[in-house]
Amino acid sequence: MEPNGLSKADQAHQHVLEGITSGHYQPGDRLVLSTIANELGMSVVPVREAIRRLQTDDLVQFQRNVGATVTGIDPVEYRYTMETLALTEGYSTAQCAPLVTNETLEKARGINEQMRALVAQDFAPEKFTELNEQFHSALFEHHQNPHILDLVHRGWNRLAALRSSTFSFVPSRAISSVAEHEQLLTLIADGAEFSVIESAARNHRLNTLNAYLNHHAKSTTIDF
Amino acid sequence: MEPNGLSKADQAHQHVLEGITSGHYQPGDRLVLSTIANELGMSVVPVREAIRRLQTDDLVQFQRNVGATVTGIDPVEYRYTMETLALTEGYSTAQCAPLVTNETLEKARGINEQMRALVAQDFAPEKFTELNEQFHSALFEHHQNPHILDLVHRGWNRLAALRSSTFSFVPSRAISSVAEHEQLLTLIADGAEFSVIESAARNHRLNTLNAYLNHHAKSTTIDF
DNA sequence: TCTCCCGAAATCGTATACGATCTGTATGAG
DNA sequence: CTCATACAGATCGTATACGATTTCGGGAGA
Repeated sequence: MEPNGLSKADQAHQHVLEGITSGHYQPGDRLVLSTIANELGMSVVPVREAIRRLQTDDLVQFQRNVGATVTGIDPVEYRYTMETLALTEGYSTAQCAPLVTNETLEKARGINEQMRALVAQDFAPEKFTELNEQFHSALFEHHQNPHILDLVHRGWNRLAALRSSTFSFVPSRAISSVAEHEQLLTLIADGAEFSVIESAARNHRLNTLNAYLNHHAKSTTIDF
Repeated sequence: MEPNGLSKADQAHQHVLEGITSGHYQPGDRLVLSTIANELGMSVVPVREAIRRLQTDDLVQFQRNVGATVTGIDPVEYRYTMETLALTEGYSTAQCAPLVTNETLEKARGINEQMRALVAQDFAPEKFTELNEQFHSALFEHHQNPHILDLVHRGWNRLAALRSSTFSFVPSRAISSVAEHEQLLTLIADGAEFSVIESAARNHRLNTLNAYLNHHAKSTTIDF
C-alpha cells in the first residue's frame, strides 16, 4: 500500500553492497541466496536480482549452479581498478575544477590537514583512507558528466570491497599523498588548465598504485 | 542434463542486447517481460533478470511497476556517452599503441581507405559507422586493462542503441574523421608519446561530438 | 589402505501463481 | 461540455514450488 520508493530488490542490493563495502562480508565469503533472503525477511528472488546487479559491477563473482562469492583480493584486479579510477577520477577532477568554490576549497584543505595530522601522530590506515575519499569527494560536489561520476563511485566501491587500502601496506605513501593533495588544491585555486589538473589528479592515483606495486615486487606471496 | 553453458537468463540477455544494437528494438520501444518470454519460450524470470542487467548498462530505462523501454535518443545522454567514450577510448588507444604490429596497422589503414572511398562515392551512414567501429577495434586487438576495454565496449553498445550515428546528421564530419584516423595511425606508427596519442584519440571522438552539438545548436549551449 | 562410484545435502535455475500498481477509459456529477 | 472518479486491463513484484546441478562424504571392491 505504501510504495516506499524502494523495492525489495533494491533493499537487498543496498544491504549487500553495504555489507561488502563495510567489510561485514569479507572477500571470498560466500553469498548464499536463501541465507540473505531470510536475513532480510524476503524470498530469494529479489536477492538473486541484487546479486546479479553486483556482479556487473564486479563486486561479486558468480559461478553457475554454485553461487556467489565476494570478489577477492587479486593484485592484478587491484591494478586494473586503480588504473581505471585514475582515468575517471582524473578527468572528473579536471572537469569540476572550474566550478569549485572557495568554500569547497577550504573544506578540502581542512580534510587534508586532518590527514596530515593523522600521519604525524597516530596513523590509522582505515581512517586515512576514509578521509582520502572525503577529500576527493568534496571536489566533485558540483555537476558534471554523471556517467563518469558513476564510474568513479564504482571504482571506490570496488576498492572498498577489496579492502586493499594501499596505506596499510605502504604507510610512507601517505606522506606523499598529502603533499600531492595540497599541490592539487593549488592548481585548482589558480585556475590551471584542464590538462594540467587532469594529469596531476591522474598521476596522484597512479603514484599510489605504483607504491603498492613496488612494495609487492619483492614479497611474492600476498595473503591477508 | 544441459551443460549448455548458457543459462536462459544469458540467452535472454544476449537476445535483447542483440535486438537493441541491431535496431530491431527501436529507442522508446517497450520491452514487455511476458512478450519476450513467450518469444523465447521461457518464463518471465530470466527475462526480468536480463532486462535489469541491461539497465545497469543504461541500455534500457526502467520504471517501477510500469516496465522497461529502450533508452531513447536524448542529446544530453548522447553527450555524456560520447564524452565517456572519448575518455576511455582515448586512453585505451594510447595504451595499446606500443603493442600494435605493422600488420595491424596495415589492416586499420585498409579499413580507413574503405571509409574514404565510401565518403567519396555513395555515402551510407550505417556502413560508415560500422567501419568506424572496426577501425578502432583493430587498434585494441592486444591485451590491456580489461576494465577499461569493457567500458569502451559499453560505450559502443550504447551508441549503437541510441542509433545516433552523428554521420547521419553531419555528413561533413565523415571527411574530417577519415583524416583524423590517418593522423592517428601516423602517430602510432611513429611511436609517439602516450599523452600525444591519448590526446589525439580523445579529441577525435570529441570532435565528432562537437560536430553533432554545433549542428543541433538550438538547445542549450554546451561548452568544453 | 586406496580408489572409484553412488547417493544425499546444499544450492541454484526456472516455472507458476497471485497480489500490487499503474494506465487508460468510461461514467456520472457539476 | 469538463472534470473527477471508479473500474478494468495490462504489467510488474514477489512468494512458493520443484527440477537441475554441484559438492562432498561414505561404502564397496580391488
